[in-house]
Amino acid sequence: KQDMHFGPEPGEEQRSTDGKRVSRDSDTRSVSLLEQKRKVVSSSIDVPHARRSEEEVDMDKVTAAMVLTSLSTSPLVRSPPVRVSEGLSGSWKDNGSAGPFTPSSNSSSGGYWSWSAPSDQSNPSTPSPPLSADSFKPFRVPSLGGVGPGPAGPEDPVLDEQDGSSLLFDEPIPRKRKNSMKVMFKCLWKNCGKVLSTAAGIQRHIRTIHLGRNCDSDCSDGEEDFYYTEIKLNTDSVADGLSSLSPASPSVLSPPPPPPSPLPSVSQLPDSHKPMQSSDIKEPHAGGTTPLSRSAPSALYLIHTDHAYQATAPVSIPSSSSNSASSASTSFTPTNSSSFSISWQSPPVTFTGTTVRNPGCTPTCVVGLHLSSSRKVRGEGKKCRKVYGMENRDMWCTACRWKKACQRFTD
DNA sequence: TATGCCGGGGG
DNA sequence: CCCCCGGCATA
Repeated sequence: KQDMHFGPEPGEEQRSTDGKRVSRDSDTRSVSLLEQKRKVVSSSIDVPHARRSEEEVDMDKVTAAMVLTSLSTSPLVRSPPVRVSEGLSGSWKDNGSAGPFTPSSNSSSGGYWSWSAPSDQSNPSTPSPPLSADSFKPFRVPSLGGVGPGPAGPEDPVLDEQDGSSLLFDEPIPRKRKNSMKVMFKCLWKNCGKVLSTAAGIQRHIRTIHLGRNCDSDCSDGEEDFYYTEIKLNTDSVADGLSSLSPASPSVLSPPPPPPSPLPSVSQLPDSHKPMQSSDIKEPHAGGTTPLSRSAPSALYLIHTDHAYQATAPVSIPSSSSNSASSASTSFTPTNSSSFSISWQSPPVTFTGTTVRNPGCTPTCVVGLHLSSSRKVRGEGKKCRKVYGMENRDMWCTACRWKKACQRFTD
């Protein structure tokens, strides 16, 4: 490609650029040298590429909506449905008696839920077994494997997620993608999950709705700041988030054959039906049922939920969902399921699944640690190579030239 | 297949 | 340290 230059060709300006100062040493290889030299050049060059920051500023509402949707849920991401509810609504505390692990409050803050970059892909059904007291030893039993049908079927052991480790891994990866990243602001007010795309917006929301101040924008004493948080997410992830939500999916199935009746669940006592034995962790095993679960419908489901959520803060969820949720949490008594509201709505949008991934670990051990992904998952945005192309290799940032992580277009 | 980049190697 | 590349993981 770029080899020609010098020859008889009169024209061939292109290379002239190099010529600019580097030299006249005629020989071919000079090219290579050139490359190295012109780090200078690179600096000047990249300018045009101003950060893509701006573009994100305005997004059309549609997207925004999408985002919202996912967001509202996101906080929950990390935690099993159960405690989430607690976090948001705080409502069901009283029932707590039943639940062994009520204490989980901490996570509730919602601060966590760090989502990690790699669009998880790993599929929502994270590995971790239900932390419930009655550990799952029973399941995994072959008997169930094949069985799909029974009431048990829908159970999804899946979602849970170990809480203990929850905050272990935050951003193992230094640089994150930033490509289609969108920053949103989420109201942290109890029972309110409002998410807006602008800080001003959220502040106003808080000021007026929660703090009850009518003065508009100006007289902010800054108090609002404490009630909202900034969250980032990239639109892409949202998309896949929807498509592959985990917890939701099981629920999808459940409605039809709801073993535990939807609403009436209250009457039902835990004892009535055995603890969900079915919890077969993730599908890898024979697990007949689950595989189906994840599929398009889930997305719809999610959205639906979300709307409900948005409509009013404390919406109660269609029990069906709650079922699944409760089941997931195992020890959790089905009874109260009805009681807690919104909370769980959404599944982990993105957060590294870890699970399968680490080599050393067997599925079981997965629970505890989230190793950062093996490698780095690969940055999302375009890097020097893509941007400038091979032919302009000299324009790449040094890191790219050395085949190291790009420094110019970090993500 | 193309791309991103880690790990390692040579100077 | 600078410069590269083999090779893997991923898209």
